[in-house]
Amino acid sequence: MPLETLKKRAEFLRVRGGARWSSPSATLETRMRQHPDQALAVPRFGFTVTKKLGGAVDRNRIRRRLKAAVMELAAEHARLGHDYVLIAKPLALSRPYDELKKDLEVAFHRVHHARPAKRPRPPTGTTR
RNA sequence: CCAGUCGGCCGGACGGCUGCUGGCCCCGCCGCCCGCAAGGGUAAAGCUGGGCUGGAGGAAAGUCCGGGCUCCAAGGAAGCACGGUGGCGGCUAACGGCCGCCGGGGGCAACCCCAGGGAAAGUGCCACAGAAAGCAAACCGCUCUCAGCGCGCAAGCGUCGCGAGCAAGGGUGAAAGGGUGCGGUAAGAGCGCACCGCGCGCCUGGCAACAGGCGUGGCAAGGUAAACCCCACCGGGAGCAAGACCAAAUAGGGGUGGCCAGGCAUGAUCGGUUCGCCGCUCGAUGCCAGGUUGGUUUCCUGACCCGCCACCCGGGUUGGUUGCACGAGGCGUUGCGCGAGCGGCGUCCCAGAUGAAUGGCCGUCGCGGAGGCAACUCCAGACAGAACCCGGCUUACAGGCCGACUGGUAAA
Repeated sequence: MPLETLKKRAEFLRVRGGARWSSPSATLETRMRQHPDQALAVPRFGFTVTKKLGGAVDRNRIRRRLKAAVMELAAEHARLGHDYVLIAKPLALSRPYDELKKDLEVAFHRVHHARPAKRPRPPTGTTR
């Protein structure tokens, strides 16, 4: 199954308001989809690789490595109805692939369990 | 073999597991058609499974020139302004590119470099230094006449001053008004002569830039045009987020019409006719129906605003399709040309994403460096990522390959 990706700036901005956790390779953010009937939708991912990290060649490679790792991990760790955004760090280019995956596994775990402890937020996406 | 010059090329290879994307195809489901049925057919979009095949660069980069293509503007033009180009000839769709040649400069040479039109059209500028930087001028000087003084028997010599002549030497400068030499002179000076340079004229060669020769002038004409400027040639503007099309839903905009006065029957006119009738138009008679919609204004007719309905038009947003992959195309071969290139023939179809695919991980080998006799071990692997396409330029680049030529050295 092809990876569903975020395509609009507004979608990225919305996820920025959710839970986040930083690993050495990248920062992971997540937030539930807005409408209740999307609670069982397949998770979607967005990748942010800023120009600060290098030229087009390096940034392409970083994005592809992160994407490959996510595709391996998504089935087990990503939750339905969630959107995820990965913000790459410089280490994402040079870190051994196994460690990169471990970073993301930890990030998935932390970002799911940190949520209730943070500032109160409605458990499901509501429009209030 | 060493040193060097020029041109061309490559930019790791193979394999395994697992993905993305374009194209083509197959099986099945759903749909539609045929059929009583079994089954068959079809296929726009979609779903599941599968197969085959294509998928980053020499610079994809910088976005500096030139084109194609699209829209806009306009008179298919010309001019002005502005910008660009600048030896000559050629190549090209075009160019500020390329090729050949000319001129100047550099190198022993192969070869390299040049923004290389005009300074007697005009204007400006030429710092500092220097007397003087454009019109010729004279600081130290050089020469001569005369007068004074000193020395000397005298010829004369020295010195100072006035006047006249000169620009060789010194000095300043990036540059001081042709250079070198000889003659000449009081000293000098193109004043004269020779050679070189320069200007002008003619002749010869060349398409031309230009070169060579002859004659002549007698030096008159400094530099700067990446200073203004003059001359010649070129250029309309904006760009694929150009432009074209489709589909939705919501809100809103514009226009037109309506929110009533007519309808039916009989009759007549004209046209058609299958002679049954049908259609058009007209007024007469009869029958049926009716007096409008919120606000403002007005005595009323009416006017204006709003509302509702129908149709049409245009714009915005979102999504999709197209533009968009057959082209000044690649490869091979052949003819012409010194060459850039041009032509013929054969053959191939070769990335098309759009939060943006062309990958991720691993192994083996090869290349380069270091260590080691070796097996081997450890490092390193550049510059850099298509976005409408093409021709160039410029810039970046680890490492490597091929060819031609030059100067040495050695051997034959």
